This record gives sequence, C-alpha cells and structure tokens, in this order.
Amino acid sequence: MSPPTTSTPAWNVLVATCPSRTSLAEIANKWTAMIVVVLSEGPHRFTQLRDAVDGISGKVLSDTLKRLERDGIVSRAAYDEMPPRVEYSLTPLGQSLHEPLRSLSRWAEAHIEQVLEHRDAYDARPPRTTLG
Amino acid sequence: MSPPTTSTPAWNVLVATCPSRTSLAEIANKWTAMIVVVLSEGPHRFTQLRDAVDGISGKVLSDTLKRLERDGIVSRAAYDEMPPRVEYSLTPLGQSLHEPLRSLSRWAEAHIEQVLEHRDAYDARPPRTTLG
DNA sequence: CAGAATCCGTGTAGATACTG
DNA sequence: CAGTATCTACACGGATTCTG
Repeated sequence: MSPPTTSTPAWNVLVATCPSRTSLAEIANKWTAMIVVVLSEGPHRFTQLRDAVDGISGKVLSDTLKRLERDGIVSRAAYDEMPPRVEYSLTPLGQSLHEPLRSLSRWAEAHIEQVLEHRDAYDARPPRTTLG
Repeated sequence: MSPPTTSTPAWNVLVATCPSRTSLAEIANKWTAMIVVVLSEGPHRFTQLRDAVDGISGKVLSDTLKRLERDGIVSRAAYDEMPPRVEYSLTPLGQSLHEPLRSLSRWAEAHIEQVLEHRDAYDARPPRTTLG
C-alpha cells in the first residue's frame, strides 16, 4: 500500500544514512536517464536499446538494466524462441520516473549552448592562483 | 514528431556525439542533485553546504562546485575577509535546473520503500542460471 | 574558514572474446 | 540475438594533510 501523495515522506536524501540515497544514485545517472526515456516509448529489445542509446556498450547496458530490474523500474520478458527474444519495458514504477528524467535530458538539450558558452568563458579566464 | 514547445532543440542526448551528453552526465549525478536542491534555498557557504549535504567530503564538494561553476550553474562569491568567506549560489541557469532535480530527489524519497521491496524480492529469487 | 594537494581504493565503463 | 566472462583503465569518491 503506497501512501497518498499528501503524506510527508519520512525520507530525506540529504541524510547520509537514508536509504533513498541508494536509489537516487541509481536514477541520477546518465545511462539510466537515457534508457528510461527510450523505454517510455514502449518495449524494446536488447539490441534495439543498444542502438537507441548510441554509444553504450553491451556490458554497461546489461549491467544497468539488471540494476533497474532489481529496483523494479524495468521489467524483463524473455521469450523461449529461436533466435532468443527479450523485451524490456518500464514498470508502473518506472513510468513514474519517466517525467523527472525526461525533464533532465530536455534540460541538457535545451541549455547546452549556454553551458558551452560558460565553459568557454571559464576556461578562457586565467586560473585563480592569485587574488583577483 | 516533436512536441510544440517554444523552441525546437537541435540537440539529442541519445546521439553519442551530441554535446548535451556532457551536461547530462554532469547534472544526472547524485551530488549535483543534492547540492542544487540545497542551494535553491539560498546562498550557502562552503561549510554550510558540506554540513547540509551530509556525508560529502571536502574534495568532492570542491570538485563538484568547480564543475558546476564552470557550467554556469553555480556562482561563487569570495569576500576578502578574515576569516575567509565564500558564498555559493544558483545562477538563473542553475535555478532552471532546480525543478527537475528536486523532482528526482523527491522521487527517490517517495518511492524508496517500493524500491527496497523490489530489491528484496529480486535478491530472494534464485539466480537465472537455468531456464525458467 | 575555505580550500588545495596528495594518495589510494573501488566502482564503473569500455573493449574483446565467447556461449546458448 | 542476447547476453556472460574477462581484463584493463581511468575517473570518481574518500581520507588525510597542509595552508593563507
């Protein structure tokens, strides 16, 4: 039974011993963000995912999917066929995570130019060896 | 089809060569999330931040703040006093990042119990050595 | 106080090769 | 196709020390 949204969460990620930190570390991750965004469009097979998330290696994809499955964010459906077919999809829990993560990746896309400009300016500035 | 947002982002994090990936990697990070959430309440000094983000080490805080400053997300104000005083705050760019990141940490807090239950169930299940 | 510098352990990523 | 198994490598996090 999950608490209604009105209830105050007993957890606080700012506390080191809070278990919610372990899941924050899991979801605040670039691969997780991209995988969840892709899976939000519907079930994907392993190779489909690897193609969609350009540049990810098979091992990293496999590891990440396993962790997400363990956390109940992704579900795995293996069909006993030849050649083998496995489909990954978002659980309801994972779907609730989609919005926050999509916001993040959208932010990255929308503000990358500003970020790049800042980086250029920062890197052009002399190091703060002496007091300015 | 792309949604009718105000401006169409030319960037796509799913493409490996897209520069927005570099900023996604930066912001999709547990320390960044916690720091931005804390700074959203107002400027903080270094030690205040280290206390607020429980468990973070001085080096990691310093490194992360430097990266965030470089990206234009955090601004640093050093006052030439004795003892030294430095205040960190969110730039307007950083403030625009607050909502997405707060959503993430709230998700972690709100769903940690479900996540823990899934982990227990997953770990209790025998390994998938043979076909199920 | 606010850090820089240093050292070090570990996790995570990446490449490659192999299997059912 | 959908992984697993290995190995390597480096970035990251963490603890400690030193300084203006």
